[in-house]
Amino acid sequence: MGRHSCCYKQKLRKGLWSPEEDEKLLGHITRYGHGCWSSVPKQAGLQRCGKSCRLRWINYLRPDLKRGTFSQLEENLIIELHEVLGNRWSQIAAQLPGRTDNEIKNLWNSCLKKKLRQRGIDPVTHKPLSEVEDGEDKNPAASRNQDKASAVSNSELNLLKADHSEPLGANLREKKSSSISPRGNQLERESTSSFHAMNGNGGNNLMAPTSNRDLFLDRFTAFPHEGSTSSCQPSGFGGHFPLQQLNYASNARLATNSAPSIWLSQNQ
DNA sequence: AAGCGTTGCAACCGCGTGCAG
DNA sequence: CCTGCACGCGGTTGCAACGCT
Repeated sequence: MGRHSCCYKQKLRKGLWSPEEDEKLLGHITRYGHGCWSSVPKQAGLQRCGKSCRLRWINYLRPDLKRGTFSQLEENLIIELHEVLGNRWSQIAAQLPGRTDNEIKNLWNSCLKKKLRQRGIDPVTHKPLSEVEDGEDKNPAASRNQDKASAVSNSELNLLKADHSEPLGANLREKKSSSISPRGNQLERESTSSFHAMNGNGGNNLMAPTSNRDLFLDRFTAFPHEGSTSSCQPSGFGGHFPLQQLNYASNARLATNSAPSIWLSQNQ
């Protein structure tokens, strides 16, 4: 492993950020904004590359970050969005105010994947594991996911909007000792999910080449979601996914034996 | 108490994309 | 059109904390 290409010339620090570095970066961006990231470290007096500064800001220092454990509602939403979007973490993060793509990705890899498997759901296809094992997905281009678009309900998003009102950017350095460790009791999380018995039957959402899903994705990605990690602006919810617009895809698919329903029932 | 395996988070890496020159 | 730069994204790694024996 080498340094970033942008770091070859100087001897730049790597690894964990010290509180002093955090302070410098936070102070600089608070005062001047980040502007061009490559010039931030110099201006802020940091021995880091711009890329590293950007990442630190986005994933840790941004004042609009929520931090803390993911609520059941958020987890449900991530699962649903993943079913639709696959590993497009930044787009998933755009629907979860105050959460970063990195955070969501970590949650998925460390926690949600496991949960789904325990519930007999393949985390890649979101189909029942038995089905995936049996057929090894005989129908990879299945368009069953075509209407997953409507799987994420507005009510869920609205709940999240409300959820976003919790204090942001609590003392960052307390993080390790305080809150977000998923080793903590997820059981005590609220179970107020608005999870709905829908979602069809999983479907190989990741592979379907030309389907309504693509149409959905096109639409999805066309929306300017300022919640994306690229923004240093505090994110409101204005740019989040207007899911109601996706109902074009909804139809008889709302079968009840869907993976998410299984997930929900076991979760309760 | 110590050792060791596991878990989860923070950060890094490399690639793709967009854009200005 | 080509090139170089900056940014954004997803995958992966490193390491500290935790849990078990």
